[in-house]
Amino acid sequence: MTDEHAETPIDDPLVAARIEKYRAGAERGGYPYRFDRTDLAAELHERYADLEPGAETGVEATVAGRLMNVRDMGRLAFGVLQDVSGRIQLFVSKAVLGDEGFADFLHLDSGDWIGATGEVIATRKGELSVRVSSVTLLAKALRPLPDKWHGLKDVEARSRRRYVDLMVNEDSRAVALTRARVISELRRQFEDRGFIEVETPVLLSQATGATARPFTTHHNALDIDLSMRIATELFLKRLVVGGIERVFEIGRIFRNEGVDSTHNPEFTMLEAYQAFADYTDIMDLIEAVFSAVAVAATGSAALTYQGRLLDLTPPFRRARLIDLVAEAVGEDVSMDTPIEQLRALASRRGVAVDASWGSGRVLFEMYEELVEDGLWDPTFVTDYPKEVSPLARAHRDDPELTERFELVIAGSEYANAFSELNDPFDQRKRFEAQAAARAAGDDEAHPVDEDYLRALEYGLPPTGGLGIGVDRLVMLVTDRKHIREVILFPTMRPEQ
RNA sequence: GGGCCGCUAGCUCAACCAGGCAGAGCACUCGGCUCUUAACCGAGGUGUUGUGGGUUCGAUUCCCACGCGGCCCA
Repeated sequence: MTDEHAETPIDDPLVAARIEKYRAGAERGGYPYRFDRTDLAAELHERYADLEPGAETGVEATVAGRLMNVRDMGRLAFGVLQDVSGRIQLFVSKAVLGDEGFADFLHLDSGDWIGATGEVIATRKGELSVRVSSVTLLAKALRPLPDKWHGLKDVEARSRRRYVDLMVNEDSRAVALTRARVISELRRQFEDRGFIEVETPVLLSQATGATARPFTTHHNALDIDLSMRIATELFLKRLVVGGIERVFEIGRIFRNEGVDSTHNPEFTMLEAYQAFADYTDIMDLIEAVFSAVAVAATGSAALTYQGRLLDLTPPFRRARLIDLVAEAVGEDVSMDTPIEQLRALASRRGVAVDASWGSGRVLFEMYEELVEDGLWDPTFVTDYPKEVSPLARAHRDDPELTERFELVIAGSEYANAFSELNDPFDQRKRFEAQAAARAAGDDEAHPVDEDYLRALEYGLPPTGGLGIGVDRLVMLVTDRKHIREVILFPTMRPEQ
């Protein structure tokens, strides 16, 4: 065949036959550049829900979509047309279309994009249909659809060829649409509260604001190495310094780390900062936002996740991290517990501790190892040790702790928030402690951000801030247990 | 990074354990059928068995390496 189609697998007889039809169509006048549709499938189903079997409406409709299936009865055929809203049956009869028109319809292949016009009717069996009087082939599908019953199941193929997954697996379409609803609702929740949406840089000379390894790249014209952001935190707080008192960003974050059921190297985070608020205000805010998102996505704040009831109706449980650890180990612990005693307790419970860690880090690790997995109902885990919270403000009642919380649902973290550290002197000390950890070999410790310190020196008002993992939130409301199911094109090694 | 598992027709899967002509359903082609809903009935061809090597008279099957993916662990 010609070089023009060298990349298509014309050795495959299924494809070769379709290419022939494609060329015949091209020679017969080509394919349209646009098409006027009057109705979506779902709109017709809604409007004519009560049509009696055999009823004729006298109303003409023009629909368009992908032809998914044809059932040929001889002088009558039924087609299934799928558009973005759903499916509608095409009632195709030789009596209406004539011999040639009917033959042309049967000449179509499943997968083709078509437009069809005709009267809206209900068949004798009661199926709402368009009784087709004219058909237009809008675009030819050269490749066959997967099995009409089993669809495309292979996880790798579904991820790599999401377009095929979307056309044949209704679940995948539903997740994609729900994700859009979640993000839309998140945006609405924050906008309605007066938050201003901004965009901050992805390319940075130094990635800060979280404990993570960045991707690095190079800017040729400037001849400088750049990192991709691992958080938006410090830029958003600079904007609060600048006077944007309520600010948020929904943006892609990049972390150069492994891929597993809850981690993709690029993922979506929402961060928001509210001047004059503390972390208890942020808890109230998160409760309202999470329940609203659940309702927007599923119709109810009470969900089923992985077969188990999960109620996101406020208020959520609030529990101090230290109290949860004490409960788990069966004895009182606090920041005053001697470090040797904490280490002994940790190792007795199988929690590995590093000699360089202080009490705060040991308690934090014990929480992560012994407590977090077991928290099913939404829980604000509060008052994290200062040692593991370099950007959170010291707790007003205990200088060894911070006013920080994480929201844990079904054993995983969904949000991280604090009363923001706004004291430039304290912030510098925290950065220096991080720098020391970095020097000691912790390459995920935060670097010192001098410009951020300079911003704090102009004055950050008392501020509450939060970060929400959007992908995980979508997983929660769509009942998916793998992040790749909620990311349309998850990160994968190249094929071949 | 480690362990285990998978990769066979366009899709969903057999055959592999114990080596002997690579199969089924859907899709596709042809024929039949004016009310189907995964339509049905009859007939027909599906192929670099992920890639490369080894053992063997003979490899989808056994062995090795590699690639891609999955699950679990770190």
